[in-house]
This record gives sequence, C-alpha cells and structure tokens, in this order.
Amino acid sequence: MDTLNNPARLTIGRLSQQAGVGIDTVRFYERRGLLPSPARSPSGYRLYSEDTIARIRFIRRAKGLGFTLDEVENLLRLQDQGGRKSAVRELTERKLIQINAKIDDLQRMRNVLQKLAGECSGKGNVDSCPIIEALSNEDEYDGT
Amino acid sequence: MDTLNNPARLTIGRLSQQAGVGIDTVRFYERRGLLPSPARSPSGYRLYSEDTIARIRFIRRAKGLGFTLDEVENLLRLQDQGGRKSAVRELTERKLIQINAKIDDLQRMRNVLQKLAGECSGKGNVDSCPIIEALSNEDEYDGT
DNA sequence: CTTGACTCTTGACCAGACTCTAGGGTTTAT
DNA sequence: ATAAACCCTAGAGTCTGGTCAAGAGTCAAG
Repeated sequence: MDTLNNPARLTIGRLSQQAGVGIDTVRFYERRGLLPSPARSPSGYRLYSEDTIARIRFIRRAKGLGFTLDEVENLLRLQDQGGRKSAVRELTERKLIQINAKIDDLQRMRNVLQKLAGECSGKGNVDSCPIIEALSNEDEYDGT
Repeated sequence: MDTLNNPARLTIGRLSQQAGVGIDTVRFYERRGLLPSPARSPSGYRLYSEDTIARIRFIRRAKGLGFTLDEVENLLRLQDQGGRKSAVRELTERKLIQINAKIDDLQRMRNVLQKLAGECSGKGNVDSCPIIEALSNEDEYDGT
C-alpha cells in the first residue's frame, strides 16, 4: 500500500476526520478486513498513508450504492488483486436485481397503503376504518 | 377476547401452524405485548381461541405493509380500544412517506448502478473498470 | 510538570425481529 | 408402558454495521 511517496503519517483521528467516518469505524473496518493492518508508531499508534482515505471513501461510496460490507470486501479484493472486470460487473448486476426487487416490494406496499389512506375519512372512531379492516380480513393484496 | 363462542382450545403448536408463523414467534409476540397472555391448561400449556389466529394475521399483514412491530402495537391498541380513525390514518401516512423516501433512495442507487454496469465491458481485468473507478474517485453522484 | 487531548485493547451494547438452547414436564399413540 | 411429539421457562444467540465504555498509556501545549 506504500508504493511510492505515501508515507504513513496520519494518526487514526486525522484519518477518520479526513475520511468522514468515526474513529471506531476505522478500527471496525480493520477488524472486518476491509482495511489492512496499518503501520505502527513506536508507541503502538496506528499510522496511515493518504491511500487509506481513498480506501475508506471507496467503502462508503459502495455502501451508498447498496453494497453490504461483505460485498465491498469482494470489490476491494478484486481491486487489490486485479480481478476480472466480469466479476465486478456480476456483483453490480446482482445488486441491481436485489435493488429492483426491493423497489417492487416497496411499490406494492405503497400502492396498498395509498389506496387504504384514500379510503379512510379520518373522522370518527376506528370501527369501520378501512385500514384496520383491510388488516383484519385477508383480501385482495397479500402482505407476505 | 372471548366474547361469545370463542373457546380457548388451540395449543400453541396448532395456533402457530394455522397462523403461519413459528411457535417461538407466538411466544415472542406475547412477550412483546402484541398478543395478550393466553389462558392456560391445568398443566400450564397456553390455550388460544380462534381470535388469536386473526390477530397474528393482522400483525403479519401490517408487517407486510412495512409497519414495524412498535407501529403494529399502536395499530392493535387503536383497534382494541377503539381509537380515532385519524390516528390510524396518520400512522399510514407517515409510513407512506417513509416508503417513498426509501423508494427514492433505491432508485438513485439503481440509476447509478445501471449507468455503471452499462459502461463496463465485462472483459479483461479490473484496471480501468468504470465501476471500480467510479467508486475510487468522488464524482458526479454522491454515495451518502 | 501537569493538564488535556489523543490513542491503545478488550469486550459489551444498540436496533429489529426473531430463533435457538438447555433442561425440564406433559400428552398421545402404539 | 414407553417412546415420540408436544409444551414449559429463562436466557442466549443471530445478523448488520457500527458505537460506546473501562482502564491504561502517550503526546503536545503552557
């Protein structure tokens, strides 16, 4: 990780600040295997090079796109070890499928709730509330 | 819960089978306060009336629509104690807002991933893979 | 030199919704 | 009568992604 001019001079506090995550998160990512064991100062302090900022940002961006840390680990391994592009693409496409499935799920929920909210006057008490009734009697939609 | 002819004759195994959940889930719902403490046989076995099947299905349908167990608890309380319709509607509308936010989030992710997947040939090794590069360099999109 | 800010390790804790284990007692079928 | 299948309790474990606490060592400023 220290190829050319990347001296390890950042303490964990500075690193985490620059990467935009908490100190504990950095140590957690290290334990998780997402970050390599860093160099240490004589007194045992972790010392990082600037590379690590980029690596943490990579992790955060991947997470922002819906990848789990396990999946991020795979992506990082592919990057570190020069894997095949097709592997990256496959991960991406699997994630797309999952995301689409979730969107479909949520849209189904939204449709039901919207319909029910539209049917409910919001006045009076709860007997004959169409929402409560829909939940009480198995009907049209199926809430898995 | 035993208003008219609803004798408590179901053991927890039968109940859970008919309701389509695991035995442990029934006990968990009881601890959680979603199900009232059931009658007991002389030897301490829980005994349920058919009502409870409906109640568990209510819970499952509400969960299927995205309500958390805390929210389901509220809905059940409104049902049990004859709350106002407006309270039910408010819960529903708050849930709708949450669901829409989640959908937006996922759509944003999908758009980015789709674009990236489209740019990636899938051939060769990972250097110059547009997906890896997008994750490496902060760009256009912002992965929270 | 002392104070305060920083870092270290190990290990516990959070939410949410279950799921399982251990070590019993009970009921039912053969 | 005895085995299989059921039920009981209390409490721990699961998953994900962190976050916090305790107790101790280290470093920079005044």
